[in-house]
Amino acid sequence: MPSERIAEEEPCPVARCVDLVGDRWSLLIVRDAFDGIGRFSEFQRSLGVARNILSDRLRKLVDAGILENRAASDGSAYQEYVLTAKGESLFPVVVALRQWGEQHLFAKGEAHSQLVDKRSGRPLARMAPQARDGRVLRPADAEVRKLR
Amino acid sequence: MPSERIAEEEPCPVARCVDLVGDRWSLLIVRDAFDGIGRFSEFQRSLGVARNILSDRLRKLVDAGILENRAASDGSAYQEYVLTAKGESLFPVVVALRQWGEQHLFAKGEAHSQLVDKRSGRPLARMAPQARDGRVLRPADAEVRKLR
DNA sequence: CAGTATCCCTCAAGATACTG
DNA sequence: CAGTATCTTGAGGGATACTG
Repeated sequence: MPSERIAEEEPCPVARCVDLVGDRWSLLIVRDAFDGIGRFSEFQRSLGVARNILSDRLRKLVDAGILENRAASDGSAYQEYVLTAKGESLFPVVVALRQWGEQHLFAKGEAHSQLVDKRSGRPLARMAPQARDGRVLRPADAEVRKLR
Repeated sequence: MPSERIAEEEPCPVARCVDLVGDRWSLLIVRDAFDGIGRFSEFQRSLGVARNILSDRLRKLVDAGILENRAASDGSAYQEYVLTAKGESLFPVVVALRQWGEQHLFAKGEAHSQLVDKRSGRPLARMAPQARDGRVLRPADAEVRKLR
């Protein structure tokens, strides 16, 4: 009854997401992939996850079209996992999670890494979902009755 | 090895989020709360989750300061769960997940509910995380090396 | 190095009965 | 109605040994 059936029948996009990447590791693998990590052992060392689990998650992420298996960019005869376009479009999700975590899950003054703009060098701490017209989206603005 | 220790020691905001709401139900409960759901049995019917699990998740979300237990707004002598400010600030996360799911987890033409602007009545399908200057944020723009 | 194959175990989740 | 208590199951995850 797990993932596959739910994911196919579930009419709520949020629920499908949770079903797909809502486990302890998948999203952290994606985060690491954004971070430039691509090799099996790099993920393993970074996350401290068991190899069989990592193997399984990587396969599922590849099956889902989020990661892709390519020949390594360095000469190293091995493969590496890179984000597909679909995977890269998870960026807003990771950023949103990250910002919420920064604001609400750390004590005042407690250290966490920074997300900075590559060009300007300025921190991107204030990003927020905005509507196309540039207006910042807040709960009260939306028809939350339709959020599911 | 579980939640509490990890959440306290984990230096990555994303990881702390995953640890806190990265299970099958918590985020869907939050989604339902945005949706106006507040009563125990409403959550239960909406999600189809077992009562003991729902009870546990609601308590954890309250403990985390995401939900709050109030006297019901109708006269009904019972309580209801409402999002705190901290909980409401999860809105961007839910929206980001929702949009990614809409775009990548549904077949062309497959139905899913709409998120519409309450004022204009227009769909808010194009929301995207933007930097403060209004520029839409894309992976290449950010120092992804610092995403973790 | 990059996995696969096994074994094991805990805990999340479900089902059901019960209570104020 | 809004939970709690209890029992059971199975999947998720960890450890370790093995392989091309």
